[in-house]
Amino acid sequence: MQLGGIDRADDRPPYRQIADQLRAAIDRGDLVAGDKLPSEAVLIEHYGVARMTVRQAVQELRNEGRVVAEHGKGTFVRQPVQVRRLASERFARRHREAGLAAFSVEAQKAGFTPNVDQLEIATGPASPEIRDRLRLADDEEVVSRSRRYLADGQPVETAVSYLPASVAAGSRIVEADSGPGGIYARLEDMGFELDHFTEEVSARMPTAEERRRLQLTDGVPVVVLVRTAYDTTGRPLEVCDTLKAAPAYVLEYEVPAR
Amino acid sequence: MQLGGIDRADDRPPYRQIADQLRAAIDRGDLVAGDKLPSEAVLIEHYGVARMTVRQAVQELRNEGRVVAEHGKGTFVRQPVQVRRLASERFARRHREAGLAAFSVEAQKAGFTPNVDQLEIATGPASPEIRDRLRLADDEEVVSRSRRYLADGQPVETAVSYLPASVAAGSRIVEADSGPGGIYARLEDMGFELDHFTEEVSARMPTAEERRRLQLTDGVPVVVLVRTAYDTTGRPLEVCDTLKAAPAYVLEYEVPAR
DNA sequence: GTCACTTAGTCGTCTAGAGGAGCAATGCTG
DNA sequence: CAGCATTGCTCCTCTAGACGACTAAGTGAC
Repeated sequence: MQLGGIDRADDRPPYRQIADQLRAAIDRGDLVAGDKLPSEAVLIEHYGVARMTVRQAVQELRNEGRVVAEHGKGTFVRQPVQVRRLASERFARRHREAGLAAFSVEAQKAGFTPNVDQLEIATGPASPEIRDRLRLADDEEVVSRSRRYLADGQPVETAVSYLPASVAAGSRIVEADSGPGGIYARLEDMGFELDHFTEEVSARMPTAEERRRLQLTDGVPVVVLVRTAYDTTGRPLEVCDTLKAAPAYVLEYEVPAR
Repeated sequence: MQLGGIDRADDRPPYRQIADQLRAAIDRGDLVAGDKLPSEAVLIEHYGVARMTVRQAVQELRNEGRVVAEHGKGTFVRQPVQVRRLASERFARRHREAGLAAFSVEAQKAGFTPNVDQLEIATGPASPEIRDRLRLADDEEVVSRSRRYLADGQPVETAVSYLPASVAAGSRIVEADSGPGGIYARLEDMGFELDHFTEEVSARMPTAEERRRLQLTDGVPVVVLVRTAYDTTGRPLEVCDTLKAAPAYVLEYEVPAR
């Protein structure tokens, strides 16, 4: 495993540099689920810092839920969150009523002044994770489209969508700046037959960057919504990851006929 | 504000005793949102411990999201999470398809062996919070019903329902041990006309007790589902708080007709 | 072979300091 | 009176140790 050193010129404190390097090692795949982190003694030796500094770095990763320490044994990379995936009794399968209303409509209903900013669109090679989720060939590129939703100027949600370049190509999807409803309408206009969606709801601690974008303070988790849209052949057309500030949303629904 | 001391006979380490006392002060209302915690220097003096011990205690509360430290100013009790409540574009309003399927049905579909344990039912005076949510008179009692759901022996969800004693009285609700579907069917049998539900989804860090019941490790948030059932006159008949381990649930739904 | 003991390695908790940086109020200077 | 410097309080970061408790592996006695 590759770990760098402490850069005294860096404005980040040493404990954060160490945490970032360990986190990067996990993200790179140098350390995978179940692997043991270097022990405190090894990290002290490697970085030339005191024990508390190393412990503070590891504590960061523990707070983020990425590693778990076991007394007398070591500190281990945790299984990714998808370990238990269980359909809930209350959300198993449902219809949409009237298509996908835009964020702005719902926000106005709730009495907020809605806004969207930080619209970014990029085309490039897919990360292994996205390639897997979209079932892409190794060399196929993806178009990513990220945006941030605000209510009364306060950021409440960020979302990023990925589409295979072959699906997005030639469309006006890159110009879309209204919620996901816009994308799906355009896909259908282009002849793609949307069949069903899957959504996975979970929660986790945000990264520093995510905390910044949603203007969250420390210690607050985010609700994560992972949506995939499939066509009638079962091919994924789009994946969309949404992060919501902790009080995420309110549902209201009728009692079903018996 | 009342703070005790360190009990060396206590098996909890000092930093945890301090954290518990600070947490209790917040829960009691001795410290409310916006209040400043005693400074590190004051806590060191009061408890007679070293600086790192006090910091470790406060760090616990920060990790739980209960307080926030501001450099140069102090550490402050945070606002409760319900600050922003915003309807989402994707969950605004929906129907149920076929009533409320029991946890066990969905769990079996997902390939798990379901189980329910720790069924507890109690009647007593309502907390101010529950009184407010059920719109009860000051002296009206509530029936609470808590249970824990397991999949393959692993706890995945806890839930606690509250009903006004007048609604629960004389019913067999206290015997109900099958998911909420059972309760709602019984309420309708008794002549109550359910009209609609609201659900609020959020996430937060669990308390130590919640972590124990769901067998979670540190650093993992829980998804919180707060549901209220209303009758046709708009009166709340039941509130139900559900905690789910972080990978909470998976949805699947058809594309709506256009 | 089994059991008990020892030992090395690990993380948990704590002490007693140090200097630094952000913040707010005070008091001084022009 | 306005602006600036000082001061005190706060939390942030780090050092260099200490002892304890837990785990797993090796060792020896029976």
